[in-house]
Amino acid sequence: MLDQFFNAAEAEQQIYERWEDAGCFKPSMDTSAEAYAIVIPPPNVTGVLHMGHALNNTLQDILIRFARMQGKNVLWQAGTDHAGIATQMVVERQLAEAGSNESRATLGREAFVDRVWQWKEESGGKIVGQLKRLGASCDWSRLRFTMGERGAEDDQMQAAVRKVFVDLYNDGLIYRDKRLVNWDPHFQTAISDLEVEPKEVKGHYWHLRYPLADGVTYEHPVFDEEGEPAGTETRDYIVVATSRPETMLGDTGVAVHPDDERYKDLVGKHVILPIVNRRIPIVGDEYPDPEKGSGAVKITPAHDFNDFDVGKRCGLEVMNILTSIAAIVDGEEADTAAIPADYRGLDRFEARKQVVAHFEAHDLMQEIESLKIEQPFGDRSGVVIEPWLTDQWYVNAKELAKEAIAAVKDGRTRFVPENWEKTYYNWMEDIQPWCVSRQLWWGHRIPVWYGPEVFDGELNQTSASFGQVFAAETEAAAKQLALAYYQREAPDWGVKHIEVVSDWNSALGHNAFEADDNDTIALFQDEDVLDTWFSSALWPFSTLGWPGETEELNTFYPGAVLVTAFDIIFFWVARMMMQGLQFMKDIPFKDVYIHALVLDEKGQKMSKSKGNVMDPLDLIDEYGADALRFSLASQAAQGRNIRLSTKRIEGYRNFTTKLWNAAKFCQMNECANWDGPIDPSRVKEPVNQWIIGEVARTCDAIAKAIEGYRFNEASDAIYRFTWNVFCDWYLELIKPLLNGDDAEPKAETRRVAGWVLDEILKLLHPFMPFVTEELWEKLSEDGPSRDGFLMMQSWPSYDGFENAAADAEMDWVLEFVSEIRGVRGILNVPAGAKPGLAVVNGSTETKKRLQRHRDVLMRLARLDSIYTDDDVPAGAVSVVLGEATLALKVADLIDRQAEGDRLKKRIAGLEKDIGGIEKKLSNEKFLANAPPEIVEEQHQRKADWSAELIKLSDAFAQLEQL
RNA sequence: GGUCGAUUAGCUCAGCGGUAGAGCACUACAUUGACAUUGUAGGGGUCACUGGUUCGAUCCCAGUAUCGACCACCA
Repeated sequence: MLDQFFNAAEAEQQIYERWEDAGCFKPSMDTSAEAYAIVIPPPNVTGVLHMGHALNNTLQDILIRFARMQGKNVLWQAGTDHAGIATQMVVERQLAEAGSNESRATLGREAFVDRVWQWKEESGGKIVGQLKRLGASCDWSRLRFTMGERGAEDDQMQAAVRKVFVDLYNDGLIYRDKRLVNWDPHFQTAISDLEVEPKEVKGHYWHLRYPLADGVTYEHPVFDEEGEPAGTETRDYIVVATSRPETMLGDTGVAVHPDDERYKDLVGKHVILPIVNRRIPIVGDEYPDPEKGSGAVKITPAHDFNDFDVGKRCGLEVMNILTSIAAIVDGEEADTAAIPADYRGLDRFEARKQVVAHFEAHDLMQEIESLKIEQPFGDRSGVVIEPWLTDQWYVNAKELAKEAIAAVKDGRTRFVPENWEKTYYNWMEDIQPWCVSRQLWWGHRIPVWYGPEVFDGELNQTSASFGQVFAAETEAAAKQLALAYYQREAPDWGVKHIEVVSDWNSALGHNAFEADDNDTIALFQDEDVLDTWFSSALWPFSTLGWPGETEELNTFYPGAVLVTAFDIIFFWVARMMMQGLQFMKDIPFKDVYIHALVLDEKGQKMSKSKGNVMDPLDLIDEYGADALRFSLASQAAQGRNIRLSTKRIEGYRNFTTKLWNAAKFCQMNECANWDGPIDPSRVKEPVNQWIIGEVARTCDAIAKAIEGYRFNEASDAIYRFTWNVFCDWYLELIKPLLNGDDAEPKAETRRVAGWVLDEILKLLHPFMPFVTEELWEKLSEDGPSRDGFLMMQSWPSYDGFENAAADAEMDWVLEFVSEIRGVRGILNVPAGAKPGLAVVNGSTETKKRLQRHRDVLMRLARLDSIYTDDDVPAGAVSVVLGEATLALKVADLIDRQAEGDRLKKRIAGLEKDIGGIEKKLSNEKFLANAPPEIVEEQHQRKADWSAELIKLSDAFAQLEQL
């Protein structure tokens, strides 16, 4: 016998292990079956499961389990992501916290990367274990990692990344460029636009006076207190505003709009830049907006994206004044910029204070404005990002985007919900070059080796130029390329060997070529690694064995659907589209289902700093994985975020208990279906015929909803059927049959009830895999053993299982009971009281139904007797059911006042409704334009309501006479 | 500034061109009955506002207001 409750904590782990041991998660590789594949959005390998993962993987698991039960050849490709910056950050922090003297710098690259691998191995299994606790039925035997395997020669995942890079390079779609990047001074790496988070912070605009050179002055308009023009004043300076005053050290010009009357004549003149005392030009450019600020803009081409463009147009110098940690430069660059000694090496914020102080001290500060300003922050480091001029590798995203846009436009890939397509287009159509190099150590090293450049057969030794690029998938291939190159381009050198050295400095020494006997050229590999998303972009095919040609690749590419949240449409989805189309010549997935974000109860994003994080594992411990999953699925309506509350999860935990107890009831009553499929045409009892049809309808609704990614509708359908139809009605309705002595209906009912329970387990399984599997197994203990796991059962299909006559009859029974219960409630008839009931004016059909369901009606409506009569007995309470009046004989039990109120209220309601319909039916336009079935419906409704009105009015009149 | 979304019961949210729904909360009643992690019943809504289309609008369209998200910009 089943226990009182489902013990999730005990059962879940065991069940999961049995599934996995039995190989249930592996694809059938049945070639006759339709292939269905989903690649998991790989979580950070060292991360922990959060609510977003829980939702994301619950939805995928529902799709996967559903497809598996449908007999498809199903692969849920599992894997984890190396998460470059995030993981490197964690390990660096660990080193710092360990308190030893070790740091990234002291360890050096190799040892540090080793540490990260070590950390990956220690913690990398954790998230996988957590996904298992959620019930995710991924094929773990195919687990992949974006970085491949540690130290493995010829690792396929790494080979995929290198091949993509090299192929794109050879096609001119990857190139090296010197331009401003978003520089993260904390990690000392470039980051992509997407990794920059603009945040509003308190700041200032400092309005600075730059003195005009050569004694120039101009007339600047002034305004009085009311803002009215009040003539002009003569100025020997020009005012510019900035939120980053320290950048003035790198100013190489001041721009004004060429049509700006105030400054027109100043174009071509110069200012003397304070502090550094450099003479810089005033230029005319369209960029400054005369309406904003003073209308004059300081131009710092090396440290501002807009200024960079202005500088380019106006031929201004680009003068770098910041180091990689965003301190003011020292040495050669500082000399060039004429930076005074007391600024050199200063942190940017210290320098800011000092600059401000200088301006104030020298009467050069026009105004300090305090306001909120938007500043760019690194999403991982949390420090202010500086635009910085560096050499980086870029992917020509614009070119790759063309096909990726086309694939969505022509419907090869479809977004669900559709409106995300627009977001995708908006971004794709204005896509910027993708900076893919990162100055990190943890990641795929860029497969590029540099050698000395050759000009006219001569080695270019000026500034030690190593501009010759050899992009190759292996070091050996790079060497080959280089050898061929130098022998071809510089035959005089007599190069015979290529050597790879660790860095630029060693290469410089090797390639000195001072002695004629040097026949070796040294190359060194690019120090940088690739953006994590570069490898993630290949995920749909790299995980399946590409660049090899594998059976899995042939079978499972493209995938059926990608399930993800909108926040990585740009990071990931768009890039998978681009790379998939480029390298597989086909879309990576047919559908992209974009689900909601999971927020806390108040609609806030969960974050550690807010302290409102809900840990899915805690919730699983408390309520069971099934309850959490169901809660997430039931709220996964398209286009809205999920506010998660424990109340709701608790409710679905109760649902598992309800199901469990229903199963226990079936077990106690020997309700089981050991005889396989049921033949509805041989089922005789209306209640059984009806419930079979309800199962069929529910199954259909669930399947349609899942196929349309309407998870909330699907979970709703199975919930309602299980609780409100099966438990609340069916089990109550069959109790008399089960307790009765009539052998044949009893046997039929036992079998049908058992069958329905089995079907519920199947239909519910994708949502609540654990409790359903547990029940499937526990219930099997009483009978012949069943054919394997529930999760491997076929998704049911019911054709011709519905029975309209049974439905009509049972609807009548349900309404009968509901009406009587309702009137009892309103009139406060004590639950223990069992009045008699007269059925007046019942048709033959009604009388038959009364006969068949007498026991059930008396039981559920709590009646003492049911009989037919010609008139409503005096003092009885009338309820209208179809053509009949149900007269509850409760005269001495009820509150007459309450009954009068009830009737009045109902009568008034009916009169109002009938009035509305009459108005409609007298409207000729309605009759002319509305579809006939609607008109007919209105007529029918009017007739029904009018009949009821008459009966209730009679009843009211009678009550008054008493 | 651009784009997208939201506004429905006390709360959280579904839904829909033809009688307004769920869960939770609330109220009353029930207790050794599969289940109190329960059952039965009930109260509660001008579907943000203003126009338009329509025989009919909570639903479609336009506008307004409020809230939110994303993108861009910010001297």
